[in-house]
This record gives sequence, structure tokens and C-alpha cells, in this order.
Amino acid sequence: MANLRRGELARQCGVNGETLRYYEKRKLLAPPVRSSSGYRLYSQDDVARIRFIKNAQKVGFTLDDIKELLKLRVEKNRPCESVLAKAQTKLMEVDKKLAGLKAMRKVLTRLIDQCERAAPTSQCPILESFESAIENPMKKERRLT
Amino acid sequence: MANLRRGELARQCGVNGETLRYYEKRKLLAPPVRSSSGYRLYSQDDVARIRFIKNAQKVGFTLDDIKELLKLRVEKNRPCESVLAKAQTKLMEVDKKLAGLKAMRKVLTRLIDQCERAAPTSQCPILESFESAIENPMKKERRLT
DNA sequence: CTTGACATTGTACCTTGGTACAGGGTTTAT
DNA sequence: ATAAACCCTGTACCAAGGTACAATGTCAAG
Repeated sequence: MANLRRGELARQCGVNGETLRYYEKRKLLAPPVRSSSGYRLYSQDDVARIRFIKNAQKVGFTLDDIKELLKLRVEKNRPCESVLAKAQTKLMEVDKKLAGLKAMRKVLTRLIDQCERAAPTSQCPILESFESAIENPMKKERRLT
Repeated sequence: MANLRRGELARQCGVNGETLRYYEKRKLLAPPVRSSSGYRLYSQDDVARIRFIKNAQKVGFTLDDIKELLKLRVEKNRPCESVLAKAQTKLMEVDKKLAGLKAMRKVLTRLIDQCERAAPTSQCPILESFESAIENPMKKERRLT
């Protein structure tokens, strides 16, 4: 078990050294052992912990979420259900963001399309449409007027 | 042309009064005429301008983006191409974010699925997978080993 | 023994889009 | 006349996840 200093741990995990101090302040990392001169000394367990954090971030968990996951990680008595619940909640959040972005995308493509097929004499249709309310075209709905 | 004070303009546009001061600081709104006692006095043009800002935000433009769009809005000589270009750029940005979220979603659903079908004796598969690198399952790729 | 690369601390700053005061002055209605 | 409801200014604060100093101390190599 090599005792790693801050920079070395950071390098092994691909994060900025300051990030480790930040995680410690945010209570994602316990205050580590110190050398006689006050340097932080980390172990391989800390490498795993940082990797855990970074992996959980990749699927959308926030640092506060991850703090809870880390607690569950050390509990041996079936944290599985709680973890699953958190993952399901996160999935719903991701889906909500996806829906928002898809709605944006829909309006944006419509505007671009209008602009590309506009008669060159008219005012810019994109700018025009920002002047009044933007109505989101519903799926396959057809203007009947 | 009714001269509106800050609160009234805010109310008509559905924004917080402070937001107007903020937009002024961010140069999205020109410093308005002042009453003798120093109150900001807005016109109906400002109502349209705020609405423009809010509509542009809905499709993903940032305030900095919108500052540029607002400049193009007042130029009479065909801003259409520049606007179109900005919209296309924004579309690419939105698509990038969508791709990121979809990747998250994919991994997250896989983890949830693994967890749901895991044998109840095993360690939590979600937590386990955060210990090692998360590999994003490629579309229909099949493990050949 | 000195230089350079590391480490420590606290604090400020970044992004984005606002929101919330505090401590004043003004306008409007009763 | 006085209270409510405005408005003014500057400044600080929020989320979220860090990054960047400055001033100082330590460690290893040459």
C-alpha cells in the first residue's frame, strides 16, 4: 500500500489536485492521514473511491447524490434497493432533461427549416418568430384553419 | 405609448423586476429614459425586446447569444444568414447535449436492468460497476470473447 | 546548499441566469 | 398626513463543480 500524496493521487485518477481538497471539504473524502510535515497521505482505497465518484458522475449523479451512494457502498446489509431507487430517480431526471432538449430541438429545426425555405425578400423568419410567442408544434398535428 | 416603470414591465413580461436591471447590466437592454425622480421608464418596444429574449432562451440561446441576435434584429440589411448560422450552431450544441444525455441514459438503464435481475445474494451491481471503469455498450455490438 | 517540484492554508474567482437584501427616496391612495 | 407600494443603488448570494492564486513550508537531487 503505497502512501500517495495529493498530486500523485490526482494523477492516478485523472483529476486536478485541488479537486481532492474540494471533495474533502464536501465530505466525499474523509480527512486522510497526514505525514509528520502535514502532507495528506492517501491509500489505494482512495483511488477506488475517486474512481467511484467519477464513474457515478458520468451517469448523471451529482456530488450530493454520490455522497449518499458512498454511504451505501460501505454498508454491507443490502443497500441494493436504495441504490436501485436512486438510479431510477436519476433516470427520470435524465429523461426530463432529454424531453426538454428534444422540445428545443424541435422548435429550432422548424425555425431553421422556415428560414432556409423563406423567400429572400422577407424578414428573417427566425427573428420574427422570437417577436411573438413560440408555439411548439405538436406531433403530427395539422393546422386545420 | 404608455411609459412603464420597472415593475409594470416585469409584470407584463412575466419576469422578476430585478431581472430587468440585470439585463441592463448585461447590455441586453439599453439604459432607459429616466423620470425626474430617477425611475426607469420603458416603452412597448421594451416589452417586445424582453419577449424576444425569453423566446430565444426557450430554444437554447444563452444571454450572450441573444445579445448578438438582438444586434442583428435591428440591422435591416439581411441578417438572415447570420441568424441562420447561429441557429445551426445552436442546433449542433443541442444535439451534442442530447448525445451526452442519451449515453448516460443508456448506461443508467443497463445498470438498473442488471440490478433488477441480479441474484439476491450478490453485491449491488450498480455500486460494483462504479468501482471499475464504466464501459458504454456500443449499439448492437456483441462481446466476442 | 541551493534549486525545483512538490505540499500546506485560506480565500477569491469562474460559469449562467438570475434573486435578495439593506438603506434610502417617491408616488399614490385613503 | 401617512401608510402602502413603488423605485433607486450597491452588494451579496444561490446552484454545481470545481479552478486559481498568494504566501509559506518541505523534500529530493545535484
